Amino acid sequence: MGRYNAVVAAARKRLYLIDGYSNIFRAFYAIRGLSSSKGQPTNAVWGFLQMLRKLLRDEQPELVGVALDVSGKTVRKEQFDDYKANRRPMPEDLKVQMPWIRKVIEAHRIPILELEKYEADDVLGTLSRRAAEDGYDVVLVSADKDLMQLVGPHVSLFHTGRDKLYDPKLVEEDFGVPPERVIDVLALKGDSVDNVPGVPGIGEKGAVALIKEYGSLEALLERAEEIKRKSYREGLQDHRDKALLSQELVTIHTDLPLEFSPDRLEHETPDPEALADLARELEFFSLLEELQPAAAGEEIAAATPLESPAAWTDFVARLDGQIFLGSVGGGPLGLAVGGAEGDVGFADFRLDGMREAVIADLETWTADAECELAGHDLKEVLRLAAGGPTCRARLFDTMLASYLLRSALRSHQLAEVALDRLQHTALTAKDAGWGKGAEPMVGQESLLRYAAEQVELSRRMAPTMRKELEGAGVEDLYRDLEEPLLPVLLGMEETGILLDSDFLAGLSDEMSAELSRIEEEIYALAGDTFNINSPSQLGEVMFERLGYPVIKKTRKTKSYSTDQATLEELSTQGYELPAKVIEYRELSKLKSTYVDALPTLVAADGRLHTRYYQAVATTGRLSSANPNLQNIPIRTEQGQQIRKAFLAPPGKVLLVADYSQVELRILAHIAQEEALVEAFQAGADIHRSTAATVFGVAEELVTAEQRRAAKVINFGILYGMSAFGLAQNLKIERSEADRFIKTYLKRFDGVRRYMDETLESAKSEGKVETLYGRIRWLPDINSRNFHLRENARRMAINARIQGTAADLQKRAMIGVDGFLRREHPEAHLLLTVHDELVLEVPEGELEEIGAKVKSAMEGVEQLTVPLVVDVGHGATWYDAKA
DNA sequence: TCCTCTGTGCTG
DNA sequence: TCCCAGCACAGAGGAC
Repeated sequence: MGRYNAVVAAARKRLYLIDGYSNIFRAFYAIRGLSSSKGQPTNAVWGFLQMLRKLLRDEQPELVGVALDVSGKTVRKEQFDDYKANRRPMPEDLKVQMPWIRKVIEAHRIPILELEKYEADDVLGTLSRRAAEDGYDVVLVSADKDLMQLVGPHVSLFHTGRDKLYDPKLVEEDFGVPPERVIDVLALKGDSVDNVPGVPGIGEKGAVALIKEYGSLEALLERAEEIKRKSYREGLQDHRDKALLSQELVTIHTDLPLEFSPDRLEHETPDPEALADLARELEFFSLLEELQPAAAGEEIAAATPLESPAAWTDFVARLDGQIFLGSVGGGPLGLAVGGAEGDVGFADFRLDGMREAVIADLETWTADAECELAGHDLKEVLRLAAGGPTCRARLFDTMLASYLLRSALRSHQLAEVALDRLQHTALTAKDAGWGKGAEPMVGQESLLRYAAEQVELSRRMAPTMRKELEGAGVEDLYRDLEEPLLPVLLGMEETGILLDSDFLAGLSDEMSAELSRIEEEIYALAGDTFNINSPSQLGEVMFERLGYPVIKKTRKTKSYSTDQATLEELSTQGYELPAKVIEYRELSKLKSTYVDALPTLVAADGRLHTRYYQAVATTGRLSSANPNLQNIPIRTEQGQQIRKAFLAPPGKVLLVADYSQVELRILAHIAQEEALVEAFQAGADIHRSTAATVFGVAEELVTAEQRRAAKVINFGILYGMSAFGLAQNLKIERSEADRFIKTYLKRFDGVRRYMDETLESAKSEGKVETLYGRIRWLPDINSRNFHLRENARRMAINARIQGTAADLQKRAMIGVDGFLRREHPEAHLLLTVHDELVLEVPEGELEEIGAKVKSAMEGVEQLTVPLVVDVGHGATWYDAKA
C-alpha cells in the first residue's frame, strides 16, 4: 500500500499557475527606466519575461497557465461597494505595457486564464483546488503572500520575491499560522491598499499572536471578553462585523463556475518567430541574440581562401565598381574583399608575399579618385597602406553612416549594427578561433566564415544606409565632414607624438617618495595601515573607526562616499586626515594614470599613437583611447608637469591652437543673443561681462567672486543646469541660485528663447540638430519618468552646442590637414582635444604655419560673432600653452 | 586567473 | 531629483 502510494505520488504531474498581476507589478517596480528607443516603456514586460523564461527553464513544468483579471466590474466589487475603493489606478507607464505582456504570454503558447467578472485570485484558487483533486501537484507562482491560504497537501506557493517554495510547514514557520488560518490573520490586520478594514489597533504581530492563542477568528470573537489587552478586547468587541466582513473579503474563492481542463494547459514550446518579432519591436537584444540560432537568418558562405598573392591579384582583377573591404584580426591577420555582390575572398597575411600584394593594391586604390571603397571601419583597412596616404578614393563606411543615422546606438561596431539592422548575430573573434594566446590557423573554416561576415554584413547594409542618409538629410555631413576626416585621423594616429619617457621616470621616482611620506602621515592619523586607494577601506576608517560624521552615501551601493567633495567638507570641519587623503589621491592619480602608464604605450619609434574614435561620442565629438590623450592634466601645477613629457623632435616645435570660448560663441550665434553677441564683438572678457549684466554693476566693478559665479552660470547654461546644481557648485542657497538663473534668463532673453525653442522642437520631433544638421535622437524627451525626461531635456540643450562645436572643429581639421599636405609636408597634425589642435612643425615654418592655422580655424565658418583662436608654441606641450 | 562592476577623477 | 560629453585607474567580488 505504502509502496503503491509512493509510485502514484511520483507520477503526479506538476501544474504551475502563475499569478499574472502580482508578478507584473513586481517587475514594474523592481526594474526602473527601461524603454525602447521610441520611448515605449518596457520594464514590466522585460521583468515578467525574465521571470517566465527562468521558470520554464529551471522548473520545466508539464502544465502551465497565467491568471489575469478581466477589466471591468467584478462580482466582489458589486457585493462590497467600498472594496478596493482605495486601490490606485494602474500607472500609465504600466498600462501601456499590458498588451505586450499578453503577447509575451501568447508567444510562449501559454493559456491566459481569466473569467469574466471574477478576480485572478479566485481563478487561481478554483483551479488549484480542482487540479489538486484531480491528481496534480500545483505550484502557485506569485509575489503576493495572501495566496498562502491556498497552500495544502498538493498545492504549494513559489514566492517570486523571496525565491522560496512554501509548503504548509513553511507557511506556518514563516507566517506564524498554518495555511487554513491565514485568512483569519489577514482579516484581523486588514489591508489599506485593498481597503480591507480589519480590526483597528491590531497589526500583523498581534493578529498572529491572537490566532495562535485562540485557534481561529470564530473562537476569538466568541471569547473576546477573555482577552487581557484592553485595546485588542475593545477593538474586537466594537468591530466584530468589520472582522467578519474582512474575512469574507480576504478569502479567495475556490468554487467558481470554471472547468479545469488539463489538455489546454499542457506546456508547449514557445513560438520563436513571435518571440523574435517581439524582441525586435521592444529592442530586447540579448533575447534576440539567444533566439537567433533557432530563427536562422540567411546563411553567409565562408570566404574563399586566396591561396597565394597571384590568387589575390586574380580575384581583385575581376572586381568592378565598389570594392568592399574588411580587416580581420588585430594585426590585422588578413583582409577580406568582395565586390558589390558575389564571393568574398580572404587574403591571409601569413602567406608569403600576401601582405605586400594587398598593400600594393590598396595604395593604388586609395590614390585613385575614381575608385570607391566600402566597408565597416575603413580606417582599420586603410591603416595597412603605409603612412596614412592622401586618400583620393571615395569611402563608404557603414560604421560612420550608422553613427550619423543613430548616434545613440549602444555602439557602432559591426556586430552591434548588424544586430540592429539585419537582426543578425555576428560571429565573434572567439568564434573565429581567437582565444588566450591562440589564433586561428591559415584556411581554418571558422576564420573564413568570420572573414566573410566582415564584408558581407556591411555589404548587405550599405544600399539602405545610403538611402537613409539622404532621407535624414545628413548626406552632406557624411560627404563633407566624416568621410574626408577619416584619412586625416588615420594620419594623426600613425604620426603619433614624441614622449620623453626618461623625464616621466624621474617624475615617477619623485612622486613615489612624496606618496610614501603622505602615506605615513595618513597611517599615523588613522592609527593603523590600510589601503588608501580602496574607497571601502577608507570609508571604514573614517566613518567607523574614527567616527567622522557621514556626509553622503554612494548612489548604487549606498556605501560611504569618500569623493573629493566629501573629503573637502570633512577637512573644513577640522579633520586632518581627509586633507592628506586629497593630497594622496591627486598624486597617485597622476602617477598611475599618466606618469607610469604613458611610457608603457610608447611604440618603437618613441612616440605615442593614440586611436581616435569617430563613431563613439553621441554629440559628434571625437574620442581618444589607448592612451586617451584628451584628458592629459592641466588644471593643477603638478598635473601640468606631465605636459613637459610631450615633445617636438629636434628641428621642430609644437604648435598649439585653440578656440577661445567656442561653445559660448556658438550659443550667442544660434540663440542670436544680442547681449552676448555685443560682448563678443567688443572682445570683452565674457565671464566678467556676464557678471556685470547679472549682478547689475559696471564691468570694472565686478569682483573676482562675481566673475567666478558668472563663469559657473555660463557653463551651467550650456549644460542645462538646474538651480540645485548651481547651488551645489557655488555652495550657495538654492533660492539664491534660483534667483541668479531667473535674472540671467531675464537679461539674456535670446538664451531663454533658444532653450524654449530647442525643447519645443525636441518634444515634437524627438530630436535636435546642430548647425550642420547632425542629429541627436532623444526618445525620452516625452517620457513620463521624471528622471529620464529631465536628462533628455538637458541633453537637448547641450547637444546642439557641443555638437556644433564638434562640427566646426572637424571642418577645421580637414582644412588644416589639407594645406599642410599641400604646402608644408614636413608639418603634421598630431592631436585634437575638442577645441584645440596640436601640431608638430619645422622651426623655420613656425610663423607662417601659425598664421595659416589661425586663419583656417577662425575662418571655418562665418558666425554672428567672431571665432577667435589663440596660438602658442614651444619645445613641449607645457611650453606651448597659448 | 580573468572579467565585470563600482567609485573615483582627469579632460573639454 | 543631483551638470553635458568622454576614458582609465584600483579595488572588490564572482565566474571559471
